Amino acid sequence: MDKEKYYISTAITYTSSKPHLGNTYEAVLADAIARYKRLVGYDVYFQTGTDEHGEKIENKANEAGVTPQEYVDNIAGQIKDIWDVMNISYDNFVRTTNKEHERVVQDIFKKLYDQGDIYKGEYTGLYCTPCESFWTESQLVDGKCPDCGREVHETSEEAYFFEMSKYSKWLEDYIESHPGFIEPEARKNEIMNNFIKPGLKDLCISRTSFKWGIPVTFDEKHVIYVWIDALSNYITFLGYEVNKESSNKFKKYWPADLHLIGKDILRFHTIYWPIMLHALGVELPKKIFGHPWLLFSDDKMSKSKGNIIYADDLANKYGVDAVRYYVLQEIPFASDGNFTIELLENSINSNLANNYGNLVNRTIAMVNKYFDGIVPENICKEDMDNKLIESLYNLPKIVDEKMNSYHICDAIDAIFDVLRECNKYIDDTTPWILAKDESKKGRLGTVLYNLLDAIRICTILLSPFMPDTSEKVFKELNTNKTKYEDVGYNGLEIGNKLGDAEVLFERIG
RNA sequence: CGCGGGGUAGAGCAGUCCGGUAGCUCGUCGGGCUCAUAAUCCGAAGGUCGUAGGUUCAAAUCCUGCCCCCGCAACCA
Repeated sequence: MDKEKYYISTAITYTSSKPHLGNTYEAVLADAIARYKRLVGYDVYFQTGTDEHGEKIENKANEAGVTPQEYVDNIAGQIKDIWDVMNISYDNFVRTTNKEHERVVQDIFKKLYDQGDIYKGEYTGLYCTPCESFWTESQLVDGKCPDCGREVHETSEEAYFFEMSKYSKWLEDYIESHPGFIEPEARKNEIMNNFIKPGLKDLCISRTSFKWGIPVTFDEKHVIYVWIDALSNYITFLGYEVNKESSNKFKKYWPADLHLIGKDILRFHTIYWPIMLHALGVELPKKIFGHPWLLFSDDKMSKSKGNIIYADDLANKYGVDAVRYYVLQEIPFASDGNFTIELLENSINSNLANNYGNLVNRTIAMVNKYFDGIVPENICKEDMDNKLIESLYNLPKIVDEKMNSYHICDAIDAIFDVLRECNKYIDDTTPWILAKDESKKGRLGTVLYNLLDAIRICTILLSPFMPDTSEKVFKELNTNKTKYEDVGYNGLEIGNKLGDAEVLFERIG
């Protein structure tokens, strides 16, 4: 009996500079989903990586006095390091400078050319000679070059074009007939109304103005521009082949279940990518989710604004899981989240330290104090336990529903609601009073057992979001019932000796 | 009239589809408790639901006008 497969990808990160917290969010989000799918029993393939070609990199390398390859090796290493620090459980970290990838991209380009989807034409645009850049009308500042402020003039150069226009209608029909292909819905409307319905323009897919790219095999002065190169990563690294049989891995995992991308690059993934695949005769991915952004004090994170925050710096100071938790719970399904140090610290204190950490701590401390750390029997149930037990019973269903629709922060909220309920349950049952009366020992044991088991269940469900913390808690509970199949109430082994009550999250300030 | 999203307590949000006591988290204030990380539990204060009109017994919710913020507009996660 084979497990059902699940293929999730992030966008590949551009290797022009070290990625900030906003970029890292995408990897954390994908990781949370990948871990959840593994937890519930899918055969998951999680691909992420780097996009390493292009003029910007060529220029940066020149400035730094290194070759483009040396430059991207360095940055790709930094990106991988941050992913590793953040506990991103990718199955494959891919780089577009990989030779096999380059070969297959060339094959794809050739095939599309041979079958008439690509033609040679003239790219006409507004060109700034000193900056050697083309600009679109909307990019101009007061009609002048946004970089140097000088006049631009219309010029043209030879380029290859992908004939998107002939696929407009097909794409429109496909998207209309596949609800949920693009999410959130609002983004779908944006793409449809702005781009697809007015009719697609042909896309310029080669350049002659720089060299750092994959050459067009039959016309060497052209390099393949980012679209075909970068987007193809989702299939090339799976072993897709144009001229021969694709790999078993490709056959197994394609089509992707989810392309997770930033909302800014939705256009490329919902227009060019589906059309490319369609032209190649390859099945389309099942879902493309354009996630919101993490704003810094309501502003976009960017170099020029000087408000860049790096995930690894935060992780060093606050802990990996605290940072993972914050970005996951702060960004709702469809609207942007906010990041400030103050919000981060507040969230760590109230949710992680006070609610979750302290709950674990006070519960284990009581078991240590009243039962010498031995997990007691739960033989004296009372009606007041029912509400908590019912919540525990419902929780996995709620989490599953939220996770399946990618409402990660709602899934997390649901778990924290139950943890909050546990804290209330302690006050309602007053174990410290029960402990004073030897005849209430059975009831006391039951109360503590319920709490320990609630913690265990919540911790299983939290493990995709905070894997290290979950491990710590399982160790404190000294339990082997940590799998998804163990998520039911009454799973904790009676008679186990608990570990010491450690502080999971230090309060800040 | 380019397209889309939004404006609800000091902050962040839910509620709007399907009209019926305005809700959650944080913060503030008061109280309880002592197992716990100044924790936790209970309670209170705090809102003309952007604005002007309309429909209705009844509008945050439905309709119309207007104002403001944000995103997209074919190379900024």
